[in-house]
Amino acid sequence: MRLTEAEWVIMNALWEGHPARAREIAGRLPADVNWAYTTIKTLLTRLVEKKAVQERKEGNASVYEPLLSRRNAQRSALRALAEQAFDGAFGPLMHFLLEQERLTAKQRRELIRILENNRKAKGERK
Amino acid sequence: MRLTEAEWVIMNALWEGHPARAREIAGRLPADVNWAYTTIKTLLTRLVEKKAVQERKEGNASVYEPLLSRRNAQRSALRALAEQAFDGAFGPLMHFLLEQERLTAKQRRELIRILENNRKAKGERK
DNA sequence: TGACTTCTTCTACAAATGTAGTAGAATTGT
DNA sequence: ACAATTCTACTACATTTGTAGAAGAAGTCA
Repeated sequence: MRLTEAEWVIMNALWEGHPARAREIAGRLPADVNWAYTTIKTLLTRLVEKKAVQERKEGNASVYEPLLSRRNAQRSALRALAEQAFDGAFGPLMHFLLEQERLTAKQRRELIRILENNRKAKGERK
Repeated sequence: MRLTEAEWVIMNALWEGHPARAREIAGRLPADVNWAYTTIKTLLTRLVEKKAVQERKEGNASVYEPLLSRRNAQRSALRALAEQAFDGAFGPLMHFLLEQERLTAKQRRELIRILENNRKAKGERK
């Protein structure tokens, strides 16, 4: 599932809490996003069309619920990026991230911990 | 610098070897990309307009050279993704990657090594 | 029950993107 | 020198994306 930039903004707000109606979503958008209410509605309609969101009527108004989970959206986005910019593999992507990005000592320890756990989970011995 | 999907395809081919002329780039595109020669030219022109590529004349023909490095393009793409899908931080992104993606033991060791080095580079003591 | 307020559904429209065709200039092979 | 090939510069056009306005249906409050 492929989301556009504007759609990500809406989805992020929706994932924050749902079901939610357009008005609530509007209230959760980042401060620098000043969209007309109808813009939000348009985006929601498009998301419903592409089955990323489910719409349900409650009286006259619509209530929205994500069908696409954040994790899945993130996964797709990462796959697409790896595909397009890192020879289709996650290895180089992670490699790049770990080398390039400045991490705090704490973050680094945390990542190492994850890697170690990950290793144990796979039943690999020390 | 923001590249579109089609532009990434062109840039990937250009980064592979340059300077290069349109015809060479055409020859390096992934097998599943069957663009008309003029499509490639159009894309190259757009890339020149947005200063991601430099064009130089050699006789009648054009020779292209990247102005935007692959690393920088990758970095921008990752930043944009982190921004849009991971609360603007790399931490969660890496976390997600490390947790989600299946790595081979070798890859894991390699990543741990990078993390450790990284730590040393920062002059952090054990 | 009328005046607001709030929603919904449609329609609109410019800019960005993907993808190419045309026509004419330059190069090349014979 | 001419035909065939190859390039370039323009133009074109359908889709997708970002962003919203208009008009009418519903709900709400005095």
